[in-house]
Amino acid sequence: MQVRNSLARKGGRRQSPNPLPPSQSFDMMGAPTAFSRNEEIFGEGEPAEYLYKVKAGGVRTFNTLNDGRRQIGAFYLPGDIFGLEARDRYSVSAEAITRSRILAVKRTEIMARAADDVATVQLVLDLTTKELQRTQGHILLLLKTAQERVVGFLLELATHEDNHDDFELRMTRQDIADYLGLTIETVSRTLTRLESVSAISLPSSRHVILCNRPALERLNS
Amino acid sequence: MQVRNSLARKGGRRQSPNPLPPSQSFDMMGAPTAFSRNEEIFGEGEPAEYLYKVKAGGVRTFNTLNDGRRQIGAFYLPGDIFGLEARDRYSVSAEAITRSRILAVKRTEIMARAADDVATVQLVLDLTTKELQRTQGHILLLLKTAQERVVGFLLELATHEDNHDDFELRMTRQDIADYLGLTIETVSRTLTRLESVSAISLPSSRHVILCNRPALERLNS
DNA sequence: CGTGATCTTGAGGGAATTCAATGTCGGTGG
DNA sequence: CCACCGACATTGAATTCCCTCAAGATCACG
Repeated sequence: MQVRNSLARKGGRRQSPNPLPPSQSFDMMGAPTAFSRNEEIFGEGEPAEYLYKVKAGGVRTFNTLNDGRRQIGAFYLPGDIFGLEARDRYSVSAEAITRSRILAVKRTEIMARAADDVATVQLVLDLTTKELQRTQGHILLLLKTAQERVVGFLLELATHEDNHDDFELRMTRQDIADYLGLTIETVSRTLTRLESVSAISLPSSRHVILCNRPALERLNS
Repeated sequence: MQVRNSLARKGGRRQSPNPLPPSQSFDMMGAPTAFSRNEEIFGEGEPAEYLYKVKAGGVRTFNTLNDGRRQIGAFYLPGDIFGLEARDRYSVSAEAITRSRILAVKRTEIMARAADDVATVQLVLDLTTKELQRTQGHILLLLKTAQERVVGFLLELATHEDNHDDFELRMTRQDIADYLGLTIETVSRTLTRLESVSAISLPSSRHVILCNRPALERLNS
């Protein structure tokens, strides 16, 4: 069990002195907070006080099942927003996967503004809808074979990277395994096999090069 | 391949002569349309013109993977709303699992109203959030063993039934298998095993009685 | 250079699938 | 009425894919 150390407990965000104008993006509110690798941002079951935006680094959200297994629900990379909740408590935990800078916005502020500002609700709705799409895609991923899951994961990652075919994995094999519902051994073996058929190249364990897109697309179900 | 026969093609809903007052529920708009067993309500990729509410019967939404496998995303029972979409096209197909009566509401109407009515956006946001919760639960279900999935499914169904421990399955073994990411054989075997340990009773293949809740809860991970 | 964390590789086992056959049920027409 | 039919469900045997357990290999870091 790791020390719980949420942003709230770290002192939280300063509230803006004046309410912000409607339909403004979250970007300019407050300064990002720094989180170190594996540091907890919030824990499952805690009051959902903030909405977060990744400015740098990366975040994983996950559930811990009662048999100890961990299911990662999503990875959030720079630009992504996380912490959306239906209820007043977080249904997942969130941790930084690398040293990260993360912006927090008080949920009460947003919700208060949403109460009479259509644009704000629309914004939240938009975020929720995107999250829903992501989740549905995740379900489809979990039905496939190990190889298809890994390939699908790599292709999904690639769309978030600047250089679409050559990038560093920000997460461990364990993270990937917990996201895909596999074991680290299976993830490792699958990557090795993908390299052996020249679909990808692994200069180092975290450095992936997709060298044969068509082959990957073909393997992706 | 089955004949495509969406509601739109069946003539669609009459538009209300006057826009409805804000924050009104969807219930009173128009009359429900009847669908027969296995009839398509809309198809993946079609323009998302309507939002639907089940008045009677049941609906499945699903994706067809390119290798022919089918993943059922959700079952909707009376009172449930489906057809929520991020984009302007449906990302899933929907079919009636039994003879059903289904209410349709034009999406453009809702969205137009949402443009300046907070309550309407809030309502859509609420529905989307619920859907997101459901989807997240579905992911957790897919990580478990076959037995845990089946038990989880039964317990989930039970919460939607009037008589919580004695109900008819509205869907086939194939539907259940496609929802749980299993085969029909595994579903069948698992149900048989659950009966053999007296956790459930199966007077007929569609009639389930949960006779030992504590045992089921224990088996549910 | 040593240490721990992470990753890879191998061997064996188990859970779910695949393939195949049989059983059950509801409807339909003789 | 009942025999037949097709759809749906169950059961068994063999196989496959992934997991578990175990041993090394590699890497980062003090």
